[in-house]
Parts: sequence; structure tokens; C-alpha cells
Amino acid sequence: MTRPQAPLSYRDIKQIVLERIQNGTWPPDSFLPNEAELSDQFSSTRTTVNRALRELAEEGYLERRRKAGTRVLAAPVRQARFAIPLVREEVEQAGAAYRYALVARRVIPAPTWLSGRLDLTPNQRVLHLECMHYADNAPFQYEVRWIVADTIPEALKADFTDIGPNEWLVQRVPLTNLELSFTATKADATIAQFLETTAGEPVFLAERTTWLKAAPVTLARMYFAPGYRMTTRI
Amino acid sequence: MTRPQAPLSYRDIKQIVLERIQNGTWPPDSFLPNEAELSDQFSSTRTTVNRALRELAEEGYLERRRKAGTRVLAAPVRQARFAIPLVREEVEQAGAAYRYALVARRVIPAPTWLSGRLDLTPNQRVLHLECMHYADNAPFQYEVRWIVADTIPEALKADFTDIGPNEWLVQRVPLTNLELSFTATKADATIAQFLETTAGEPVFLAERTTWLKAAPVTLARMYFAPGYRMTTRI
DNA sequence: TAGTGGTCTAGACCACCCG
DNA sequence: GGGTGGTCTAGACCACTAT
Repeated sequence: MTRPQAPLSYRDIKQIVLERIQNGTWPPDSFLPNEAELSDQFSSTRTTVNRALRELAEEGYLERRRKAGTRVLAAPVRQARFAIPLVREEVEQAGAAYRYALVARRVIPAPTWLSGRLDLTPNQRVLHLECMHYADNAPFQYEVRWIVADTIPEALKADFTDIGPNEWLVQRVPLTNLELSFTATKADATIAQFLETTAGEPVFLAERTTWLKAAPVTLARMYFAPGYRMTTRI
Repeated sequence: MTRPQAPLSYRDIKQIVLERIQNGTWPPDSFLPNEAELSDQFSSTRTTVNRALRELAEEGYLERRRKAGTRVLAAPVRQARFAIPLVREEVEQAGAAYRYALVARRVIPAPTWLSGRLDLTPNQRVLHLECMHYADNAPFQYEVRWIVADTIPEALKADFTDIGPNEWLVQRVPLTNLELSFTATKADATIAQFLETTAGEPVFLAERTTWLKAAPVTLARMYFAPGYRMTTRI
């Protein structure tokens, strides 16, 4: 005896489809029925089925192509999403007190390696900053940053004694392109001093380059104190 | 003189909204008009506006709450998405030849630290594997892995000489929960030997823990050869 | 309680692209 | 050429929550 069903939501449908992928009803590389047929099966509309399948595709479980149909991916392209928080928020969220300090600030002609990196003309002026971020007064992050003066002239007037350049930039420079990379590196004498560790120790380095449309804005190197982990859950 | 407009797509609307945020029409912390009003402005339907705003919210630009409305976020929570490829794919995509080698394989009672980590009962059996992944015959990644025998009994019968445990698992164990973390660590003698570097050198370590529903499946430590960078663009 | 976003329906036209 | 997903419309009911 069947009862009248409450209509399935797109979330329900996502769940059902995921289960069918898991239990082998739709094995890897196989094709799902088309949206029209699925809407029939689920007593739903194509719009709702579409949203479910679209999201599953975006999450890396399915591949959809017009005319070809919807295929189950063999090795789901799992994706990790990392929030890119401000250091302040990262520290405060860990329940620690955040403190910021400007270590050095000077305007210099861009060194050649930086010109190459950001596609600057030779000797274009950049603002060079060094900063420290503390969590409960323990070193958390040592930041070295170059800001292209021509792209962000206001930066030359900011003194960055109270607010870090990242927070400053985020508030003023709206939407930029961004490249992030992570690597492990060896602390040199300076880094070691600021992070209160020993030269040669491994440190986690995040490097961030941003552009405003095509104009280079800044390159930042963020060295994290030993023990730092970047973690995500899916 | 105005012309009849082609209807705006949700992509057009996203673009327009982003521009208005950038140029200060809707400054940070301000509220957008509600969906009904925006659909009027754009000569569109609420459905279309809803999709545009929903996606912008998901991308971290807006915050939406029923009754309260849609607010522009002061510091857009930028997110990075990293694909989590199979090592094989990562190597091949870089245009190098991939080679895999099994280094060690044994069944052991779980060491206490692992029992704690994966919430195992004392001495539960695990399959312990060590593997090497090469790119053009240069060391690329040294992998150390523990697989919980009770969760994946078939793993005890697999010999892992031709195919790495990650590929093997991905093909058999469907959809798992996953925790990923990244850190910098110091190569010990073993790691250094496999990665053809010197003990004490910094290496990039990715640690991956997976569960099948609530059952722990595996813990993997992947040590990357010096110079490795994980990069993403937004 | 009333206003806002969240979602579903039913239908339509269209872009893409496989065969 | 024709089948598939991509998207838009017009309308409706509902869930949440600020006030």
C-alpha cells in the first residue's frame, strides 16, 4: 500500500542520485536517464531535477553535456574549498587574541625578479612592507608584501601601523583576480627570528598574487609559524 | 532612443550586481533591493534574479537571510577551490611520465597513535603501505598509508604492486567523508632517501583521512619532493 | 505578524553537439 | 537532424525570522 508522497525537493533528489551512484545502480561511466525521464520517475519537474543534477555536476560527481547526456564520473573530481580568511579572523576564530605589528615600510624601485613576476616596467615603484601577526602574543605569521604604487597610489599614503595591508586592501580594492600557492620552505635567519624558531626549520609558505583586472596589485608571502596546518573537510 | 532589450540572463544580472558593488552603488554592509524589485528593474523574473543572487552569495559576495534581505559583505569571504587529483593525473597533466612503485606492504595491529587518530579499538588490524610515485623517474611523492582492515576487508587481498592504494580505493570505495590538511615538515632519513634529498630539508606534507559514513577507512601521508607547489587561481 | 528569500510547478524556447 | 541540457517565464506556496 503506497501513500501519496510529499513532493521531492532538489535536495532529496541529489541524495537519491548519490545513493544510486554509490550502490551501483548507475556505475561509473554510465549515463543517467535524461532529465525528462527522471522528472517522471521522481514525480517532479524538469526544473527541479535540473537543479539537483547541476549541483552534483558542480560538486564533481557528474559530467553533463548537451545531447550526450549526464554521465557518472569514474573518479569523482573531488574538490576542496578553502576559505581565505583575514589573518585576524583566523586567529580570533581559534580563540586567541590577535595583534598586528608593522615591522618595516619603504618605497623602493621594484627589484628585477619582482618586475618579472608581476610584469612591471623596470624600476617601477613599489611599496615594500614587512608585518607580523601574533596570536596570544606568540608569532603566528610573518608577512612580506610588495604593493605596486601605480596600481594603488593611495597605498603610499597609508601608514599600515594599525591595520595590516591585507585588511586595508580588501576594504579598498574591490574585486581582484588572485593566484594562491602553497609550499614548504626553509626559514632564513630573518624569518626564523620573527617566528621565534631556528634558521633552517621548515615553514609553511602561502604566496598570494592579486590583480585588478590586468593590473598587478600585490605579491604577498606569508610565512606561518612552525606547527601551522591548513585543514579542510569535505 | 532606447531599443527593445534582449532579456537579461542570470549571468548578466550577476555581472551587473558585481559592478554595482564595485562602483559603490551598493557599498559594503548595505542591503540590495529585494528580489521582486530587482526583477522589475531588470525586466526579469524573480526566479532569474534569485539564481543570480544565490550564486553570488555562494561565491561569498553577498549574505542572504529571509526577511532581513540581501546584504553586501564587507570583506568578501573569498574561497579557493582545489581539485584533488590522483597523483597519476597530476603527474601526467604536467606532461611527465608517471611511474608507481610499492615499497612496503604489511598487515599490523594499529599503533596506539593511529587508534586514537581514527578511533579504532586497540590492536585493530590495519594494512600498512609505503609507495613511491615518480614523474619522469624523478621522485614526486612518497606515500605512507594505513588502511583499516575491518572497514575495507578486500584491501587485504589486493597486492598494490601495479596500482596505488589511492586509485584502488577511489575505484572501489564510493563516496567518503574526507579531511585534508597541509603542512610543512622536516624530511627524516627515510623520507629523504626516497625523495632523494637531505634529511632535515623541508617537505610539503598532505595528510588525508577518509571515512565511509562513520567508519574510518584510511589515513594517508603524502610527502612531496622539494619544490612542490600547490597552486590555484580564482 | 508581515516581509523576505527558498523552492516547486508547468510550460516554453533555445544552444549545443553527437551521430 | 534531433535529442539533450541550459535557461527563462509566470505564478504559487512556504519557511524563516526580524520586528
